[in-house]
Amino acid sequence: MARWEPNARERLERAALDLFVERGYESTTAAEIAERAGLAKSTFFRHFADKREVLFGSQDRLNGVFAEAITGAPGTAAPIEALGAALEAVATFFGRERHAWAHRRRAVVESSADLRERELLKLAALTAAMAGALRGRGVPDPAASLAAELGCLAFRNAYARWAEPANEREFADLARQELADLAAATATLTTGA
Amino acid sequence: MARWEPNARERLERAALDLFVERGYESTTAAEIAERAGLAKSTFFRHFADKREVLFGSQDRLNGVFAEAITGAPGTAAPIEALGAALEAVATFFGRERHAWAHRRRAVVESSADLRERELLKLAALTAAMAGALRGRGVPDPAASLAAELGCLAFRNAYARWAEPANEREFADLARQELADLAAATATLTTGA
DNA sequence: TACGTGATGAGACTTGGTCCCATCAGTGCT
DNA sequence: AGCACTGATGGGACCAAGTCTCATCACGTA
Repeated sequence: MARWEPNARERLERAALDLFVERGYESTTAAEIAERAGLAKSTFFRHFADKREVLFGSQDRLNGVFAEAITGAPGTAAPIEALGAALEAVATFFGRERHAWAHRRRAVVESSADLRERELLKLAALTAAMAGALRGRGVPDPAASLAAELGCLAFRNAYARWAEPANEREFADLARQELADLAAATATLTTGA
Repeated sequence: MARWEPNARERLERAALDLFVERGYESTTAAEIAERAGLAKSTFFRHFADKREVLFGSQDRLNGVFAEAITGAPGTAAPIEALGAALEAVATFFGRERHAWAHRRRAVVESSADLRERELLKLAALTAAMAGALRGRGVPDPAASLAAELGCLAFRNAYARWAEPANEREFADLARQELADLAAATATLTTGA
């Protein structure tokens, strides 16, 4: 609804990332974030359930996109193909204009055990969403969970590579490759070394 | 080295689980746990990095066992076979005498978002340990990570089924079955539905 | 007996997070 | 204009997690 200075939530997210980069996550106080955003500490916690969440707003939005893309894939598509379609669909989230932001954010997340832990929770939610969508397509359960795990791994790897500062390639490109590599690797799992 | 009343750590773990079952995780204070164990709050945090950790002491000990079993598997064993050996090795942790405890603990973990989040961290550490051990066997990296993910999934599923109150089957048995089911499911991932 | 060591107790302190209540901006209605 | 209503905010009290420091106590040893 946006009154007063609008976009309180976005201002908080920006202030938080800036402060985390400057001073580190642990040495930054929720009150300081709010202050830099021109808000009060109580307002911070009205917008975010806890201090960690301020870095994960976008991650939440991914789940729905993933699930819908999986559900909307052609009925004849194999699980892996549906995952591929979902990775394509989600690539719109990772345009070049967000690359610098993504890299800064990623560096912060890597720097704190609390934040890495929260990221695992988000990825688990993503995996669950993908598994649910696959089951909705009629994929039975050990396969659906396994495929979701594989899709999540492909996403994680592709995102990590995309967010690297020196990276020039597009997300869809990287994701396709990661998924293909993983699919190929499944064949080697039952082969003696 | 255990002076005064010995086994402070174990007393804290027991007191914590009992209180969590009685009053719930969130409504139990670290000071209350310490008090029931006959200790002070500061002593609690000397033994455990935070309130969540008091439930995860045993989980930490698993990683080493898993990694060693993978490393020690016959050199000709395929990744899946090495994982199977590791699941067998770890079965000694899950004797019938720990079944009631495991079930109580599991119910508490499921009841709290904080605890589920911490469990994901522990499982991620387990996955990383398994992947590292597989790489040490010469398994190249997309396959090693994927196999570790698969092994972790098998472990999670097997543990969940083993810890159910009505369960009578042995962990090794359940784990073997989960792993076999997952291995079979890999074949279906590239097949249209 | 005196000393050193390691585990503990006690309590101050910071911060994350909750809650309540007053306040203020904008909307719509009269 | 004047009014009530709604929703976002500010402020501050409050609780619990977690850190830190210092004194203390039990035990082994010289």
